[in-house]
Amino acid sequence: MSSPFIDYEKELNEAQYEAVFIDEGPAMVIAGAGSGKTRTLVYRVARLVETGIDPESILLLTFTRKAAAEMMDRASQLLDVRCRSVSGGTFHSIANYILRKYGDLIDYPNYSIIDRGDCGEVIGYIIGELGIKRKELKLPRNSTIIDIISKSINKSLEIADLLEIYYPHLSDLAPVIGELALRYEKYKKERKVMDYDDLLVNLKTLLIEFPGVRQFLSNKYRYIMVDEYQDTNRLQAEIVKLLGEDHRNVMVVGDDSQSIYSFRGADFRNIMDFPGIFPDAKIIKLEENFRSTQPILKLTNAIISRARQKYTKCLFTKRKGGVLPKLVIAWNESEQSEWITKKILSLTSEGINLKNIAVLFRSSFHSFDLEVQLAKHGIPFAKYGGLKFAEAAHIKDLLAHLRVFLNPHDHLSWNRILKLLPGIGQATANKVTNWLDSDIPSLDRFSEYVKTQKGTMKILNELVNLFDKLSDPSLEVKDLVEEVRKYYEPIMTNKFDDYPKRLRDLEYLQEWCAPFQSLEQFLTDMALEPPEVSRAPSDFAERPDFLTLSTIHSAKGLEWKVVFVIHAADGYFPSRHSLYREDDLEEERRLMYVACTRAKEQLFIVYPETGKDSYYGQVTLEMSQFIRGFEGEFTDVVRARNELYGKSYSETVSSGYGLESLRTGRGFTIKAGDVLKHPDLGMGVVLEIMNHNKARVFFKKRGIRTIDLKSVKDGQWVV
DNA sequence: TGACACTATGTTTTT
DNA sequence: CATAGTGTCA
Ligand SMILES: Nc1ncnc2c1ncn2[C@@H]1O[C@H](COP(=O)(O)OP(=O)(O)OP(=O)(O)O)[C@@H](O)[C@H]1O
Repeated sequence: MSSPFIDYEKELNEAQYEAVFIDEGPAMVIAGAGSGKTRTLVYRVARLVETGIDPESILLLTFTRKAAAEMMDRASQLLDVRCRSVSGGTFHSIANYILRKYGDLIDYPNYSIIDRGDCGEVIGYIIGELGIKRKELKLPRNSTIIDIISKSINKSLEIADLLEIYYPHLSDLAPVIGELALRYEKYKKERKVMDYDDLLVNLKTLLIEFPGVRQFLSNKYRYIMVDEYQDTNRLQAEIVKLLGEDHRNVMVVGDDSQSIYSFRGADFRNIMDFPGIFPDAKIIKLEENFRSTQPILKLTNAIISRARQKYTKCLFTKRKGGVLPKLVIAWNESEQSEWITKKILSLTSEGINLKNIAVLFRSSFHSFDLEVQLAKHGIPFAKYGGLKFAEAAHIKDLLAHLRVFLNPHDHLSWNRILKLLPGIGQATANKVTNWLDSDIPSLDRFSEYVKTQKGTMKILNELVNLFDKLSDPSLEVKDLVEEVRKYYEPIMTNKFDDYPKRLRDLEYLQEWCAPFQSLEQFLTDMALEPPEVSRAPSDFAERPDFLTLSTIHSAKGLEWKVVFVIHAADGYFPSRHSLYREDDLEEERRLMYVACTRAKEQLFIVYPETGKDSYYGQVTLEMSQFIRGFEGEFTDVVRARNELYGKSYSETVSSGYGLESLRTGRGFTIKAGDVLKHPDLGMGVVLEIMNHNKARVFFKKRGIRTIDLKSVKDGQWVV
C-alpha cells in the first residue's frame, strides 16, 4: 500500500491516515480546530487520484472556491497536475455549473444570478407595485425582508413560524411578508433570475424531478467530499444525499464547535444526522492539534468548554513551550488601534513578516479606526469580509450596463442604469421598463423607443450609442468593460465625491476581467466568487508583504503565526444583537473559539474600556464575557497605555484606569502602584490587580510576574 | 408630479 | 458610509 510519491505514514498521524485510506463507503471525520481536517482531505484527494481514479469524478465541496482551489493546488504539489482537474467548488458554484447545463429541463434555459442587494431592490419594487404603504405597516427594511424569506427557505420554515422564533416583534406582519415572498418568487421565475438560494433549491428540484439526470450526475461524481460540513444547511445536506446515495462514497469533514453560519441557515445537526443517512458510516475523530502552542490551546479549550452544548472532542498538542495569550486593555478604540499598530511594527522589526499576522474582528466596521492608523504608519494591509468589492455601488453600476447588454430582460439592471442619467428618476425609469416589458425586451426595441421620445428622454440616446458600440462582435470581455468605463466614468465622477478611490476600483475591475472568455462567465463569477478584497488594493504591487484584516467569518480555516482579536468587549463581540437569544450567543462563543484557534504562536486579545455612543456619549465597556475570568490563568493582562507610554508606575496609578484596590488575605489593601516585598521574589511594584486575588507585579530582579495575593503576608508591604 | 439634494440614522456575520 | 426618508424646486 505504500506509495512511491507520497510518504503518507510520515505526513499523517494514525487517525488521519485511517481516513485517507478509506477508499469506498461513507465516512465522517469530526475533529477540532487545527487537527488537520483540511490536510486529511488534501491527502485523500491525492491518494484517490494516485490509485488511478479519474480526478473529474471527485467532487470536492468547500466553503469558498478559493479553498477548493488551494486544496487542489496542494494535492497537485503532493502528487501531480492531475489533481487540478478535480471537480471542486462551493455548493453554489457546482449548482450553477449543473444548472447551466440542465436548466432547460426546469424552465431555466438561461438565467442571471442576483446578489443580496438586488434581491432587496426587487422587494422594494414589489412593494411599490402593490402600493403598500411602508410606514403605515411599519415594514422593516428590504434587506431584513430578504433575510426572512431566505431563512425560511434555508430552514424549511413557514414565514409565520419563522417570525415567531426569530423576529417576534414582526409577527403581525406574517401575512404581508408571506405575500411579498410569493410575489418575489413569481418575479424571479418570470424574469429568469436566481438568487443564491435558488441555485440550491433548483438543483434539488432538478435532481428529484429528473431521476435520469440524478443518476447520470451520481455516476459522474463517484467520490464526494465535503469540507466544513458543520456549516452546511439542510438543503445542501439533501443535495449530498441525492448525489451520493447510489455509490455512497461520501466523506464529510467538520467540527460542530466551529459552526458559525446558522444565521444563514446552516445547521450543525447535519453532522449528527449523517450516520442516520449513511448508517454504516465510519466515524473518525482527530484530537491532536498541530497548529497552536500549548498556552493558546489551553485558552481555546477553556473558551469552548463553557459552551452550553458539550463538545466531546478534547484537543491536545505535542508542541512544547509558547507564551501565554495576552489580554490587552485599551482605554478606547483609538488607543486600541495605536497599540496594535505599534505592536505590529515591533513584530516586523523582530523579523516577522506581515503575511504571518492577522487582525480579526466580529464586524467589518470594527476595523475602520485601525485602517486609518495603519495607513498613517504606512503598513500595507488587505481587508477581507464586509462590504465586498462587487457590492460597491459604482461596480454594480458598471456591471449593470453589461448585464443589460447580455440579457435585456434584466429589469433590475435597466432600472439601475436608467436612473444614472441626468433627469431620469424612478418614475421615468418605470415608464421605460414598462414599455420594454410590454413585448419582448430587446436593445433594438429600446433604440426604437428612444427615437420616439422628446425632451429629457433625449438623453437616453447616450445609452443607445453605448449599446451600439458594445454590439461589435469582435470585442472581448475586457473591451466591453473598457467601453462601459468610458461611458460611465464621467457619470460616476459626478455622482460620487470620493471618486478617486472608485476610479481605482474600476481600473482593478478592468484587470480582473481580462482572463474571462465570455461575458456570461465574467458576470456569473462576479456574483458567485467576486474578488475577495473589499477594496482595490492600492500599492501592493510594490509591497507584496501585507497584513491581513479580516472578519472572523472570512478567516475560517486559515491560520497565522500572530493573531490579534480586537473589540473583544460585550456588545461588540458578542454582538449586541446576539444577546437576546441563547442560540445566537452560543454561536458568538464558537466564533470567539474560531478566532482564537487561528493563532499558531502568539495571540493577542484586545478590547477598549470605553466606547462612544451617539446618545449616551462615552460608555463603559465590559470585557467580552467569553474570556472573562481567564485573566492570570489563561491570559496575561496588560494595559495598552503602559506599553505605549513606558512603564511609569506613578503614571499608571494617577491615570486612574479603574485599577481597583484589593483586600489581601490578611485584610491589607493594595492597589496598583503600591510597592511590596515578596519573600522569594524581592521588591516589586504592583502593576495591576486582576481577578482571582491575583496581581501583576514588576519585580526588579525577576521581571513581571503574576502572584497570588493570598500568599502575601503582613509586614511585607513597603508603601 | 418628478428629480434631486439634503438629513438622519444605524450599522453583524456571507454563498 | 450607505441607505431610506424628507423637503424643495421646477
Ligand atoms: N500530521 C500532521 N503533521 C504535521 N502537521 C500537520 C499534520 N496535520 C495537520 N498539520 C498542520 O496543522 C495545521 C492545521 O491543519 P488544517 O488546516 O488541516 O486543520 P483543520 O482541522 O482543517 O483546522 P480548522 O478546523 O481550524 O480549519 C496546518 O498547518 C497543517 O499543516
